[in-house]
Amino acid sequence: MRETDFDVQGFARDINELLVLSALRDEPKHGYQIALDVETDSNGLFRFRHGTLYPILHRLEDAGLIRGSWADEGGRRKKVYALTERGRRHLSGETSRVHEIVSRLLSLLRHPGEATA
Amino acid sequence: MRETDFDVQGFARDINELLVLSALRDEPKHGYQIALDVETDSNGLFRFRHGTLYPILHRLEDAGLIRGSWADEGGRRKKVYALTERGRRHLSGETSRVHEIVSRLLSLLRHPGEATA
DNA sequence: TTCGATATATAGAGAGACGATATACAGAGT
DNA sequence: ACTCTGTATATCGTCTCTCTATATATCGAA
Repeated sequence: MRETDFDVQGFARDINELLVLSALRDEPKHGYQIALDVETDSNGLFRFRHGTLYPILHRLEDAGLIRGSWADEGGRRKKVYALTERGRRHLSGETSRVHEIVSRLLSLLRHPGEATA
Repeated sequence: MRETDFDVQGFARDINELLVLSALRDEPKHGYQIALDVETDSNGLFRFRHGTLYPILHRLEDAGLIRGSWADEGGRRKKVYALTERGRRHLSGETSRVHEIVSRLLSLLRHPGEATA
């Protein structure tokens, strides 16, 4: 009985996407604010370069996990993103999945040879 | 006071490297055996395609974390890799680092807005 | 008026996993 | 004898994703 295996590349991508989604959990924000908040809240551990952030935002919007709407605030245009219901479920489900995977990973790294299933 | 930030891409790479190193913790193995063991021990969650495995092995050898030596066993040539002292330290240190990072990540994903430092 | 912060966006470079392909030997089945 | 599967190592091209650089534009402060 083989379970679905782990996608290493997708994992890195997922981490970034989840950081964005979680930043939007409590309130809608525009991209720049998301980057600022993630950096502040993680004490600089996690951060987004804008060349990384905006493609992620567009990807998440295309996937229907967030919804963006343009706002004009003092002549400065902002695209404010809100978490959709689907995005909220995704965040919750994927967070659990990440937790599960890293638990198994760390258990394997520390006790090789013992099946982690 | 800014700490060094997290390299998302490097994280995925590190996971694969650590899986290889941990497979070698108890005894030297050749590449094919490492792939088999990692897959078995993780119940199929983590696995290596050979197009992924061999470059990693060469990379780790270049970095001095493992040392390979050719062995001839019944006409079948195998390259047996052993963990170096440096590799052992790396495995131990990086495992702690991964643990630290995923703890902070999960804490952030579950409770956004609270500094995790 | 120049600099830095705010704000969004894309194109090009680089890194690394993955699938395909190649080589080669052993053992089992037909 | 032949073929297929498993063992065993290796590389190349493609794909995907991050990252750097660049571009555009507004605002406030020095």
